[in-house]
Amino acid sequence: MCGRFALTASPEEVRALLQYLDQPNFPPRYNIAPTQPIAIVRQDHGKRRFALVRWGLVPGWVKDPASFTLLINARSETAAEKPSFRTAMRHRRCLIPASGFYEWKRPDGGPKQPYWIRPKDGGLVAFAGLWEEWADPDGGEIETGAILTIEANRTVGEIHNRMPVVIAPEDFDDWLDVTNVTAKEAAKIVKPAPEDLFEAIPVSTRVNSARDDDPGLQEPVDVAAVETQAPRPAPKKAQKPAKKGGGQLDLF
DNA sequence: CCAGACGTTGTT
DNA sequence: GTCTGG
DNA sequence: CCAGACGTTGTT
DNA sequence: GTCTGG
Repeated sequence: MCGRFALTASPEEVRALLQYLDQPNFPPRYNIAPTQPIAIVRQDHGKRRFALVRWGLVPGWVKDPASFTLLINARSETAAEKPSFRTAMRHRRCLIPASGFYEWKRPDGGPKQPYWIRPKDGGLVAFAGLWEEWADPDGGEIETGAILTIEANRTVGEIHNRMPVVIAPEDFDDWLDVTNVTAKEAAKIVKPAPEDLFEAIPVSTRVNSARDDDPGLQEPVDVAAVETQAPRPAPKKAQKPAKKGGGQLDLF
């Protein structure tokens, strides 16, 4: 799935791909984490516009966002029917520019290994996204968003079973056209990414910390040693203390 | 009728 | 274990 | 997604 | 808001 990504392309490169009216400036970001602002592109009055929203979609009907699960992803297979997503699937689709994303591989018994997954040609892509507007009782408004996911293709499947939905440039217009294109029609645009689009590069576990944000996070590390190692012995299951007998506190 | 859920991932 | 913060 | 907290009173 | 469960 996609719980961390990057947007390191220049504002000019992003605008060249997505063709919005605005000319925003923004810094490269190597480690975008949930709850942080993400760049989205949506169609407004027939024009493409750039915006920043909080990553973690909050449906409009939520009363207390604090006690609502953070929806950073939406399964593309079911989003059109889910109460949390279906209105957005019809009326609030967007594109989310990305230079790539991170996935963590979890070998049996081994340590989690992060991978930086980016287009082989070094360009950027547009993820399929949904956005929402949430009105707080004090009259404030918060815009939020989520990334659609799909079963991983063969390449990414080596690392993880889900991946973000990538929208091809020829489909940008239809994906964004919420006036004329229904959720059902939009769903047809969602496809697995071509096998040769991405490459996966093992990177430092520094990326684990959302506070780290620098180019070094995308530098290859040598993970061969780790991968060829025999899996560690499975951690011993701690003996379950017999809770039932006696009920005495066993302090010594 | 009202109350309560509404989600994804991964892991077991 | 579970929740919050980034 | 992962990391880090998870608590109170009073004092500086 | 809308659907499901009781």
